[in-house]
Amino acid sequence: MKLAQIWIEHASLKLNQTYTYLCEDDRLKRGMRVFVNFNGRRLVGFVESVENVCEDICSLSARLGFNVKKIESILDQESLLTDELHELALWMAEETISPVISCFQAMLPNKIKPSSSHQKIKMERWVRSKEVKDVKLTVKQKEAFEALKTQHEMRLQQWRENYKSVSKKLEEMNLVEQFEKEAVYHKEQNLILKNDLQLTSEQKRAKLEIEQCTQQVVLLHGVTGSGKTEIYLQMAREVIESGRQVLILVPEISLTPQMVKRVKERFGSEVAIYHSGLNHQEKYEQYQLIRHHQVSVVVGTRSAVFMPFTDLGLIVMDEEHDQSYKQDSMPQYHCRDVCLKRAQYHKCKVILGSATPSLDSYARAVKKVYGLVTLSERINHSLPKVTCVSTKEAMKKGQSYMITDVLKEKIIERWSKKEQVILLLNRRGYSPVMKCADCGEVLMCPHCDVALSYHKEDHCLKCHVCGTIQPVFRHCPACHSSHWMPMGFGTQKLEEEVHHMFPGIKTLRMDADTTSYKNAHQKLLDAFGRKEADVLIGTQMIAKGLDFPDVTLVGVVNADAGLNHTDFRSVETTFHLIVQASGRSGRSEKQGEVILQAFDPSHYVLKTGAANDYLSFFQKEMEYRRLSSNPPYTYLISVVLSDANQQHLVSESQRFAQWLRSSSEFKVLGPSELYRIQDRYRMRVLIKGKNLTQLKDAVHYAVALHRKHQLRSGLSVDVNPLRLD
DNA sequence: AGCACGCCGACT
DNA sequence: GTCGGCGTGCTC
Repeated sequence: MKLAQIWIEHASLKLNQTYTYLCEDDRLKRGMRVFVNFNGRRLVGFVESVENVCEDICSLSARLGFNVKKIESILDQESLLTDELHELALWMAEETISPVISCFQAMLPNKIKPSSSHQKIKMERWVRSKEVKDVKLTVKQKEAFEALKTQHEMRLQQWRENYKSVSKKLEEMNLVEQFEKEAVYHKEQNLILKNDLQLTSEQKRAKLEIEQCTQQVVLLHGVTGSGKTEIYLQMAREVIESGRQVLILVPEISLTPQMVKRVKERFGSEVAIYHSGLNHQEKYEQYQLIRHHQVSVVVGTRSAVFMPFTDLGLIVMDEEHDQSYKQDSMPQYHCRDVCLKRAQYHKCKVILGSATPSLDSYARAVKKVYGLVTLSERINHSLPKVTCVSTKEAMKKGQSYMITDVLKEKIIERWSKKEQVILLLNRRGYSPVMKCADCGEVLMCPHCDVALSYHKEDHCLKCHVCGTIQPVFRHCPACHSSHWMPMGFGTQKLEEEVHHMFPGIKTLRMDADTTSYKNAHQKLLDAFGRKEADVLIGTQMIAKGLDFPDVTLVGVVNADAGLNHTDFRSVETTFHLIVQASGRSGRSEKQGEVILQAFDPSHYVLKTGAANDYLSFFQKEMEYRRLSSNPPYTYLISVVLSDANQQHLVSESQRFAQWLRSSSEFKVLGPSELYRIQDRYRMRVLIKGKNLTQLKDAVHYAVALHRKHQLRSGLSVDVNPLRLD
């Protein structure tokens, strides 16, 4: 008999422990999924450990003090994870203060994750020849049999088709046997491989510096277009040739198709692509390819960091500042932290690349925790010319509040030259609020404390938090006034304004509303690339890695819209957005231009952003962070409690905060009220301190008490939160 | 998390 | 009198 410790599929901090089950099957191993009966329900569990016992079920139950149940069945033939990955999951749960099972679920592709919602693995019928001694066969039969023998195995369908006349007969004669095998659908592409490019002297210097760097982690700070990718590729080549594996991480594959293309052109069938756009079957196949060493390079998004590498030689994290590297749901891990952990295990280098590094990373580089390598020259072209325009001044002069006269003239100029324009506005929908001009009534989501956005296209009101859709009223629901109108503007209204201002102009709009279907990103970008539109209007998703040679003007319509006082990182995010968006302009030999429209252009983020002056921005912003003792000078942990009952929530949040206040080594802020989401009230307790381990210990302790006292509120912990909203 | 058990209000 | 609301407790 085996006694096993099992993690239950329910991802809740309240059930974050192993449960003990018995198993009669000797094949049970750590890392397998099992079916167990848990509180009268059939659930999937994940095996943490197995030990031998010789007691019977009754004496065991008596000794342990609870009724031990038997495992119903085992789902897997072999352990799903390597020891490294299993330990990584436990480490991640501890680091992010999240349920262990949620870490296993995050690591494994959907097809094999420990959850009842996991999908079935697709199987196919195959045939192979049996060992036989001299049987008499006709010529045709012999031919078919020999063919199968030399190929070892064949798809049943193919076998029957190719040897229509004899295949059935041979099967009847018991010379071939059928078996099942996992279906493989991935299509081999015939690519023309390209050779490495000649590095410029600056690139060569940078590559050498990375190689000779004593630190394990190197921050590669290179302006857009300075050729970071070529350095990654050539370093990857050397690693592959030495027989080791390479992981290249990108923020979002659909937005950076160039990177995938270049890696594929360089390494061909050695490459696996792993990202959220793949369906479950495709993901599973890529996972298996890596697991069985059939590829040596993986290009992927955040979750690719969990691929089952056995001998990793290099990790590249491109655009390391990008916020999508942090998962915003249950294990709220940062991909960068997982990278560093895996790199330690595999003893390999990590390159963090960006034109606008995160303050956290750059601060570490300054402190020599990371190595720092800088590329300051653009390879083929000069940087675009950036102009700031004050929308406040423009509005005083009676200009359009969306597109100022300066931007308007530049668009006309580029349009007449048949060059392309990108307009960035970080707000989707038609307008963010419906408001009554008479009584001031604003229409709110019935389930969340946020205003509903007006979507003119679908003629409805949408909640951007929970997705609720409501019909539009003609009059103010409070005072029945007819001055009931949309206020502010989003991409839909901007597009309307562009058509109104420039009759006959062709536009494409790219935001969450136009990219919901599969491969929508690619289709929109391809259309723009074929010059089917003069102007591309979009949210921040168009600020990342796009590379269109004919784009010579980028307009950031509302550059300071993201600056709010509630989030200390909003200035940094705005800086990234401005510089990344500017980098889309003038990428070929044509001189590019950027117009930044802002309500207050005197803000330092606009000045340094316009000048593409990272260092000045870094110094200034770090000073503010120091004065407000915010990261990177301190660490933060955010604990959000939620409950449908507000009174309950308030009292439980206060108790929770009190448990944390036991130490004077760190500050406990709150509980403070957050806006309601999906009918649940939320409160946040924030802790801030210099020692992250201490903070984590305190939260672990308070979470344990929350559980012990059986508080009913939901708990969600975010260690090193990137956003506070 | 998800479910059974149990105690009080508004119905046939 | 019962149906069903959701507060409470438990899960190897």
